[in-house]
Amino acid sequence: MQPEGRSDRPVLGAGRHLASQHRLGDSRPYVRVPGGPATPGDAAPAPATHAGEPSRPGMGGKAGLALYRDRPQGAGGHRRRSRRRDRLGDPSPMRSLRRGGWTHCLHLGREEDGSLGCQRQQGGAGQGDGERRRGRLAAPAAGARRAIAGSPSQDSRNLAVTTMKRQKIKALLEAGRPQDDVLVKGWVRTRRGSKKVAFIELNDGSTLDNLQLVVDGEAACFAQVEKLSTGAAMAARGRLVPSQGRGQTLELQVAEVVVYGGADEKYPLQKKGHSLEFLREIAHLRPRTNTFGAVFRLRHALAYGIHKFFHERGFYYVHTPIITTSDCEGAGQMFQVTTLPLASGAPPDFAADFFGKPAYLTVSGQLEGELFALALGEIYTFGPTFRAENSNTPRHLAEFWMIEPEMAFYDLDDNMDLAEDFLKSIILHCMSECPRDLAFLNDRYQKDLLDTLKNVTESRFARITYSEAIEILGKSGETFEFPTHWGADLQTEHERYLTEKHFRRPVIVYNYPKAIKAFYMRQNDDGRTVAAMDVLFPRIGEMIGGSQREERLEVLSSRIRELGLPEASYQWYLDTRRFGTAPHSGFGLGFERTLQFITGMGNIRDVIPFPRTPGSAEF
RNA sequence: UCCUCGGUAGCUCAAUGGUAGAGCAACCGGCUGUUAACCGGUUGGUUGUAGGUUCGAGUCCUACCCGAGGAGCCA
Repeated sequence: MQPEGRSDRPVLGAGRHLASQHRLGDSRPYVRVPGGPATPGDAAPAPATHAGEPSRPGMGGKAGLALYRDRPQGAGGHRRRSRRRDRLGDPSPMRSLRRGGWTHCLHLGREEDGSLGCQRQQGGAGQGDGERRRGRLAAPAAGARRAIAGSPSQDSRNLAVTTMKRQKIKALLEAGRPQDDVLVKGWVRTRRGSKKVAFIELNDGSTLDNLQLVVDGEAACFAQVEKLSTGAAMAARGRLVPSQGRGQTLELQVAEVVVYGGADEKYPLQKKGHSLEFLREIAHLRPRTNTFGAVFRLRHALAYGIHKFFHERGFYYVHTPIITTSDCEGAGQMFQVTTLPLASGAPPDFAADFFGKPAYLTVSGQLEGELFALALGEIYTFGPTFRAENSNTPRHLAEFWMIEPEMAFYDLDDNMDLAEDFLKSIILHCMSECPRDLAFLNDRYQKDLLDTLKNVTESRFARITYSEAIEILGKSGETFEFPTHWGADLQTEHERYLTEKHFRRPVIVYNYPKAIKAFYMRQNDDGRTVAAMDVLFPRIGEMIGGSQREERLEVLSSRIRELGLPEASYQWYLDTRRFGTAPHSGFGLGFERTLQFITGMGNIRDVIPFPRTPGSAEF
């Protein structure tokens, strides 16, 4: 990344993407922000970064004290917090650290040479001899030794390690019983020890917990182990036995070792805490930390729980388009997709563009979802969504994932019932699938996380009309920055008062003024409200927004005209109201925001693998 | 986009306008069924960038870049 290349770029990162593609003669569609044309001068080459050579731009402390107040990371933070806790008489942080075994990183920094990969047999522990044949024990030829580090084929010629079935650490620890001959593969979190014995914490990603490997100083593979450092990938074979030490129930007495790839002193993850801001800069390596391992296992559990919920209720998963030519989605500023040349200076001729008209990345699959709901009955979408808004907050991404169920013959009450069942179900799914990860996040980031999740799943969500909400807020005695009055949208501070102070649980607000809601929402008989509903969560704010849809052709058409929307663009949508229209409802759920709530992570950029935000689309 | 705070060693942070330091990491050595292992030693800096004020700038001023928090937009 060339620093000077960053100075003149457009507000959003799309321009760089464009220009670099252009330079490569790539004719694939690219994306830009309407009204923000990029020029080739905006180009900056993609960072020459890969797993082996992490770039570390812009080093320097980024942490604010506020971060540490809630989520300690980093040695300094731990010390400060510990001191503070000592004053408060709470010694728990250090205890939880030890219990959690939270080795984010850990370093080991040795030059890797041929000897590191030299396959030797251990003779100390005595197990596995019967399986070892003399030929397989032979030392590799000198040439093979030099290439050993990246040469699994070498291993396959010499070790039983690669012929056995590998077992996952999660399965071994959950089984909880000793086994004679076990093969595990993973990454070294930390190594410690002496000349007499070495200990390795091995993590294979299957679970938060590490497996402790024990290598006796007399073992033949001890020399290999001595050179292992944090971050190295390895296989270990041996006997799983009850641990002699405290801190774990089982450990692996290692007989054989294969080192797949070392990690030298440049490996950025150290044996100390790192700030979330720093880890964001090395997003290609952060999944190797406890925190991000937990977050992304939970991300999977949440996605699976969502599919499971809908599948079990007979909903069909519909893949709505990512590229759209309807500029009528109305949910926000869109990224434009085009193959037109950028730097011509002439007004764009969209008739000559790839799709023959302006095209964009979708901001919502709802309208298309409605088409399928009015055919298959109950459907949902689950896919990426793009908003080209210059939002710089811990709750916004330019690329995020959204779930949008749409149901024929559901009224607003049905819709609210489904939303509540849905949220409780997917949270419960995560709690049952990832108890270890949630316990870790609870200890480390948000002490009341598990209580909060439990509270949500066990409480009945409050349901109030918008008018009632305004009344409650007016009587609250609170002084809000934005005074409330009927007709104004609820501000963040209002939502938080309702969920965190007044009700202390999730709140569904429904029947909003029609002026502040979208055109497709069903008008109520009072003439001034629509059948909209928002599910508000403590801390997060709006988790779900939905409505019963306007199914009456005349009402919908006149609303479109009233708002000055391009009626011609909606003909395919209006056809559903012309032919066999039916009452139907749906809602949208931000996947990352849900995950934020479940993990307790304060910043949405830490619950998506590679966050895209204004000015930032690395990796 | 607006407001506020910040950017000093690999990381986390110190440093009245006057010789840039510490802890951790790394490296060398020692010791230990260890577990954020421990003990001793060593190395490590264009103080975000560019200007300016000053005898002298990490510190003061201006612009820009980057990060965080709050707001708006929203999911």
